[in-house]
Amino acid sequence: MTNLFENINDKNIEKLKRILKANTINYKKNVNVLSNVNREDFIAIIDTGSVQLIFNDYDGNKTILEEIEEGEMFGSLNSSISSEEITCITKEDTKITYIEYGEITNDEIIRTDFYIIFIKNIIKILSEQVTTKNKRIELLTKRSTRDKLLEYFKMQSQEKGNKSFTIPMTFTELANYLSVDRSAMSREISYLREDGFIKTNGKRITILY
Amino acid sequence: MTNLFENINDKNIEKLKRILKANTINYKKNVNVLSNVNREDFIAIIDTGSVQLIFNDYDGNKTILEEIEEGEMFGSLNSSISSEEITCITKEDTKITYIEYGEITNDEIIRTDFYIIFIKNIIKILSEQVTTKNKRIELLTKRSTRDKLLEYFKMQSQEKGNKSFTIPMTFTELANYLSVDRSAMSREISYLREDGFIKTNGKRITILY
DNA sequence: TTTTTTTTGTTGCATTTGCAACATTTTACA
DNA sequence: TGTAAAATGTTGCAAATGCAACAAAAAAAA
Repeated sequence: MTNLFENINDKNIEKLKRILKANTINYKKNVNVLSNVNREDFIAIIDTGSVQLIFNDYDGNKTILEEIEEGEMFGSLNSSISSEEITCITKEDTKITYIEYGEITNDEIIRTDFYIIFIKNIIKILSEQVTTKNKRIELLTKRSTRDKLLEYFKMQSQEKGNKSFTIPMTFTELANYLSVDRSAMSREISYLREDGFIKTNGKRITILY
Repeated sequence: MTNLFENINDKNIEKLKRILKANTINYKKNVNVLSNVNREDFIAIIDTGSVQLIFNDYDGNKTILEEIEEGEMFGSLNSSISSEEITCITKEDTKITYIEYGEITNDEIIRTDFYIIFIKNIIKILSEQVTTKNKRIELLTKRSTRDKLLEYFKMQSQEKGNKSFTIPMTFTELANYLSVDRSAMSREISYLREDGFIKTNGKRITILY
């Protein structure tokens, strides 16, 4: 995943942050980050730590929309974040830098010689987000839990370049990600094991076909 | 939805296209657009007409990833398009302008005085795409067909600002979009009608609560 | 370390859903 | 306009899934 300041040296990053009037805040674990932020027009960059974007349903359901890790960004560019239904929770102690969206085209910044790189980074990040969403949609459109799991395992396997891999979240979170009942998913994983499709050892999965 | 050339006047659009070495092609209806295009690095703008991006599953399933209408764009910015599994089919006679991605930061273009507007348009379009994907994910994560339908109807109603609205696609396409069996969805719509949640008249739906 | 919280695996049961097959209506097009 | 193709509504049935409730294991916190 691309970092907002990729290919810009430390000195210029400082300059960039200054010109963009960037504002850095530290948060403890499990804190609601956006509670006292104007949601309208901002970009947030995770300097250290990580957060989860959660969609809170009218009937109490929670959907994890996105996990944002160190170096990555989120903000009103994905305009849905301006909705009150979305909360952003730190998964650990986290340091976040905020930039007002309007500033990314301010007069001073567009005259710097690293501006094109900066813009390209933003475009790349957004493109990556679209790709990430498409992957999840591909999974969610599978009609059965079995197909969701097999497709997810295939993706993981391709990503790691190995028939064996460790899933990067808890099974509870995976069930959430695939939007299936956790216990039903657990049952289906057993079936997949019995039917000889996979071998498992905790979070380590091996595809057998 | 934002147009790639929004807020740029016709004369400058022509100039922009020239500097970007834009290439325009006409297609008939139901044509596979990307068959003879290098999928790596391009942006495609629909001048007139519309297309569907379709994901073709290994076991023959087809998922409509996106509908792109007149004025909108798609391309390798949503990197998934470079995959062979994705086809792009014209829904009607369609005129498409192609731009190589690398060109959007070429030396000449960045010196024009409408360049910032152009870049902002690209960022806005990508942001909108992320939002669109998030909406679909929100629907797809609903566990039951009933909840998917109710949420979809709610979205449509909010968008139109009216309890009555006409769904903008066939029921067959809607079933696809929500990733449920068409006949099961048809049955569920009947139940919703019986249970007094909605009233229907062809594609016209009225929410009754 | 000990205690508490979270995750995991299982299973019975009721409900929902996909699938298949069909008649009917609507739309596209030659 | 007439014909072919696509969309729609229905229904029986088997299979898949959500839900609830547990006990056990693992992880986190005190």
